[in-house]
Amino acid sequence: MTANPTALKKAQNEQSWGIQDFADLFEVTPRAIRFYEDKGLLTPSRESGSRVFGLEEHGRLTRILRAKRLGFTLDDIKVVMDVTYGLITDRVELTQRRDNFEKVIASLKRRRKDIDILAREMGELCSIIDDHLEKTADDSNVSSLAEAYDEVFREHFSHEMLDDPLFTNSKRS
Amino acid sequence: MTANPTALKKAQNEQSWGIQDFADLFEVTPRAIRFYEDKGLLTPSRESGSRVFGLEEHGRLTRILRAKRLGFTLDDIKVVMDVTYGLITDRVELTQRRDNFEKVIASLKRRRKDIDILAREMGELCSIIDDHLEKTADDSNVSSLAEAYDEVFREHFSHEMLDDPLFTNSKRS
DNA sequence: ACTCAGCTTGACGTTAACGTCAACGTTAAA
DNA sequence: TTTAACGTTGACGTTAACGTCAAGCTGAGT
Repeated sequence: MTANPTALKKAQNEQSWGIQDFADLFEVTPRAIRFYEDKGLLTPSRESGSRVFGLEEHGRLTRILRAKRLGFTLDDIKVVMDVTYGLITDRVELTQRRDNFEKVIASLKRRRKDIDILAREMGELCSIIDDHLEKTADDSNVSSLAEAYDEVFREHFSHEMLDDPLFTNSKRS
Repeated sequence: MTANPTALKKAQNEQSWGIQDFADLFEVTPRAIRFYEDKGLLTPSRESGSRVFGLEEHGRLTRILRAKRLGFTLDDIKVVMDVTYGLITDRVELTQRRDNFEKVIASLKRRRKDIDILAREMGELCSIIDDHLEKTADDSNVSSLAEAYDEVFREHFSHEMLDDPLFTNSKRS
């Protein structure tokens, strides 16, 4: 046996894509992908000039797009990726970023509440619309939509105000 | 009793704010608030030229900012608000928008999964950082961070790939 | 009468995340 | 060899959501 312990699986048989296929895979444009590379978020290998994307880059782009969907900027994402891929060695910097990450995690949990509330509100809105569409199945415009909305959101409103610390601030002249 | 059935509570004693106080209340700038008004998302009353914001506008801005936090554009928000406040009367338009709202609700639920995954990943990242900071409490840089990350994300990776429909698409020449 | 705080309406500047060209190189098939 | 498909690097354009002035009104206090 020729000496080849812990052989790197960097072999040929790993999946890989050209930029167009890779872009199609995630429903983004090649331009966007090049842009992410410029920002240092992707580092595809090259074959005679052309970019070649493998599983590693697939994983990265998956995470990039997930974070983007949640409203993070590419700079935000880079702050995380640089740590993830070991580009940050300074202990102080590392500690600061970890603290930041914990704040992000906290804000993510708040975001979940936002989602719950918005999803519920939009569900109610759909119901109200359905009611309205049913009542006025012919073409008489008897019931004003505004009334129904008003009821629902008034109720809402008091809910929100109760646990809203803002509400003890300032009044007006 | 003077005739006054179902009296409107449009009275004086409702809370109200000037633009600066109102902005402070939500930690945004007066400019942003004027911008939202230009876009038709807020319609404060006026007192000798100056804007006056009441409970109604408070509720609206609450919802505007919540939607913004979730990545919706102001135009997106207006599409919902216009329905909510009865500005859309056309049945066809109304039906289309309701269908759209249901898609939004569905995508909100997908967003929750994004949050769960990202929060978990960032939690793991924090743990890894802590481990690293502990091991190298002096200043010897024995363990490479990259190794630890690699393990965690490789695992991840296979998880994701399993339920990823994308993964049966295209290969490469 | 003057000043000042707080508001108003333009109007132009800025940033992020690409879109959209133009001009050019490379490989494989006809 | 020519063409076609696919890639490359600039470089400039675009949109959303404001920021940042400038110039002017307005009502309360001195």
